[in-house]
Amino acid sequence: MELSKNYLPANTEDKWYKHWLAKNYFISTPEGRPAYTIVIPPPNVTGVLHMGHTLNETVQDILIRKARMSGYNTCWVPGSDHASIATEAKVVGMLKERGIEKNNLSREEFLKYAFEWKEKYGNIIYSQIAKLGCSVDWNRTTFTMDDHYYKAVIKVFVDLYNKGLIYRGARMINWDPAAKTALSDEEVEHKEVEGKLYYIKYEIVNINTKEQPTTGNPNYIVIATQRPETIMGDTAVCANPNDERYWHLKGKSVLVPLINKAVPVIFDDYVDKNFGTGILKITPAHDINDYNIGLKHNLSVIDTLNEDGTMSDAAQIYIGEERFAVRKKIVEELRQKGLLVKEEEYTTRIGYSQRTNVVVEPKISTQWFLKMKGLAKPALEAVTSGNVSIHPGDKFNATYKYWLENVKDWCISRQLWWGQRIPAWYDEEGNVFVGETEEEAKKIFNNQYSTINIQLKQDEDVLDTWFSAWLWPIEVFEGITSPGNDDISYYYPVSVLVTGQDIIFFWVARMIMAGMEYMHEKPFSDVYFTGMVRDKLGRKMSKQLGNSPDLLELIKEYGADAVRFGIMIASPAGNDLLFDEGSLEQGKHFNNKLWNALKLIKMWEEKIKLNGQPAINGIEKINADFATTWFQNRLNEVRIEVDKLMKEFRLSEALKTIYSLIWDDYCSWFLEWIKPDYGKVIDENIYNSAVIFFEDILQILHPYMPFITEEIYHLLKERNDDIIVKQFSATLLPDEKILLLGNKLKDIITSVRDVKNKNNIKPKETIKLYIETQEPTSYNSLQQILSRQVNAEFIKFNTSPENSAITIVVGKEKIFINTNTEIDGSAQKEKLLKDLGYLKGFLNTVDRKLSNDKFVQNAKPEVIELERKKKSDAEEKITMIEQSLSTIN
RNA sequence: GGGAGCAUAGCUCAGUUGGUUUAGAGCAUCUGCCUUACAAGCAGAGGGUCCGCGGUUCGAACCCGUGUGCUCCCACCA
Repeated sequence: MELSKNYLPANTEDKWYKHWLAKNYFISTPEGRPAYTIVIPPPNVTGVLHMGHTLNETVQDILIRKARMSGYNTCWVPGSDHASIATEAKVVGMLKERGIEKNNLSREEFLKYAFEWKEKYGNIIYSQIAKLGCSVDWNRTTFTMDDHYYKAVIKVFVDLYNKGLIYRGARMINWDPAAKTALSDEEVEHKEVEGKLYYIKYEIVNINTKEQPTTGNPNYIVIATQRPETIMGDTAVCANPNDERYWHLKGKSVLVPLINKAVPVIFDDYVDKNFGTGILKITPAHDINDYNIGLKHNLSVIDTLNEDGTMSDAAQIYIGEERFAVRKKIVEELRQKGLLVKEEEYTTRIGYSQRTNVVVEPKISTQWFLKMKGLAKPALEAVTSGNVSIHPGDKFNATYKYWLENVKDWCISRQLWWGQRIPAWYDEEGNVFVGETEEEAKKIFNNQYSTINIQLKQDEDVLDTWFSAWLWPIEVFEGITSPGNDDISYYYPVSVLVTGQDIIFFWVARMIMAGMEYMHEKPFSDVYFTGMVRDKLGRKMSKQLGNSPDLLELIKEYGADAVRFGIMIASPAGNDLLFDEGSLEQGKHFNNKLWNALKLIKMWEEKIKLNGQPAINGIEKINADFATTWFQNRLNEVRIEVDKLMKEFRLSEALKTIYSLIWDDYCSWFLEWIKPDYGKVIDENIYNSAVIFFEDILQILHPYMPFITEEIYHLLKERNDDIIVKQFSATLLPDEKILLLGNKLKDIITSVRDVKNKNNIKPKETIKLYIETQEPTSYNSLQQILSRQVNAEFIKFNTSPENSAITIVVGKEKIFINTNTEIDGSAQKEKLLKDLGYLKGFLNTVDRKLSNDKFVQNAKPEVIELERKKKSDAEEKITMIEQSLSTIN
């Protein structure tokens, strides 16, 4: 078999993904084994997967594959989210490009376009998930507007309504003038911006001109505002009742500039005497505080904005013009009329719509709300009790707790078409009837009014996307629409939720609420928050910066395994990930390393076959027992380590450990130790263990790099099984003595090579080794490997070298190296002096401790013992080095 | 304004109840090698005031206090 020079992922990846699908490895049905279940955070059907998704899906696939290989019945449910506001905005934009206005379409026509969009982008997303190698159960693919899912959302709405938790009413909500819909508080992102505070004159009316000179008060007041375009909505001005400066205005009115409307001066404790001018304009329609003061003082509400953020008829001036353009014009007009006293720079926080990125308007609007207090309580307990554990908990437990303790009612209605339509029907008088269907609503109406055949009109609005997403871990198994079915009983609660920390409130907290409310059980046991993916300069990824790479392009260039490797190796648990293509490059190199190891093994195999069996002359019989024993133990050690790390969700560290096992321990040490001389044939037993170890390391690596591991697993041997389902055997404890011996061997090899390197002795050039040791027998199993690795003619123990030799000290072993070339002792001397300096300093710190009476009295006996050993070891080494130095001129 | 987290090598990070830690890894850097698996490589090496200050302790990267600097979340002061 001819293997290509380098590993070529393109052909391999599709081949194995198809194979896995054909073998139904991803498909799960309830059975006897324990389940390990993950529900994918459904990506929005708005576009393609970005790097954040890539990280998330990779993490989930690693966990799923590891569980699949560890005896679990694994089920990973894929799907997508209809993302009502985001998708509707995209579809509206797409239609506009085609010259179609949403307003000119019927609801049904629009939905047809939206479903076409969903079909297109949903499939792109699914194909990307497959390309990445994700082992999801495609039979379970769920979309949040699938028929059953739609019904589940409606059912839950009706249920919560009947429980009195959902109500409809006029409240101050966040209005998105671009999407022309209400938003929840969570959908508003506050950003700090440089704004201006405008000081505006309001003329006082009913002022007695004679009064003026005596009081010394001017005939106007000055009010500071950031939003001069809202003055037309003013219905009062307000000062603090304790503020003497404004007492003379009790019972008076002032004129709103430009429209000259008289509004009363009122007094309320809310006003801070020390801020601005101490007097505040009250615009109940456009500010939550003003609204509350308005309620208290019975003020009217004048909404001066249209739905799209232009001035309404009620504004009287600049009607139909855009709010921020009007701000400029009003400031200009005020200035010209001498009503603008001053402008001040002012930093403030402005709310932006998370989806459309426009400034959100506080607006009084009739919407549907969900009462949250009662739902929050069990959700909070689930986390504080440890029933659900969040990783990393130190970062997010407090945030979670704070939000739930201070949660406000959730505005769940959206003025959109793309989503689950609110199951509420109205009669001509506006009475509302809530039922899962129109028939049901009519029945309720009939029961109430005993009138038949009345025409009811359904609410035009749809529900917030998150009102469907919060049911995800339940309804993907149809736990709402078909309670108690086999799937939901078997898979719920799912094992772990892997998601971004940015949706802790939007989604995670609400899923826990829904789980507690509808299943009386947590939806998942663990929540693992991944960090945000940023570019290597730490900036957020965005289209504008052009730093958001295309996943398919990356896979094309590096292969899916390398992408997975690159993103995981750079992804410290709980921290943001600084994405750098360099780490993908590293992944590609790693692929190649594995590939080359395979080539070496195959070369050995070929020679064994050519020479036939059993062993004949020319077969290299190396004493490599130690190599196999050592690697077996090292493997055991790593297995335990990796299991522990993965259990703690420290996936990046686990990968680093595996990487080092493969590159350093297997390739650099083990394979070199057993490698026969050029032209010689490897011993078959040794070869066989090399193959078995290769299988073992592939298996450990498989969750991270599924394609190449499957490929090499099959190239290694003809076989019928697949690595994807190869079960991990029980881990064995490593023998510490063997590991220590291995370290000693590696240390000596490295040190001797260093000597050769520093003295310009070519690796091929032979040397003679004399080792002074207290344990010569420990070298029995190491000797042959050692001499081959450093190219020694011979090794003698506890014998003096023939002539002047280079001396090094490794651990407690003193090694003399005889070479054929003339050597310069100065480099060696330098090294020894450096070591000596270190050791003396070290000894000094140990001595200080041991000569401290308090230490000896207070420290634990084993610690003191340890320090004594440190001391004697250091002294021993110092003596050896000093001896060596005395022989160097 | 309230809360959380972080600060260790040029970069990204480990350092698990304070004691083989005068501190480790990967990447980057430097030196020498085109050695028959691998130059996408091999063999080596260098590199740190553990953010500053104070305290607790026989002993601190680790615990406490304080200062500084980042990051994030929440909040209605015009």
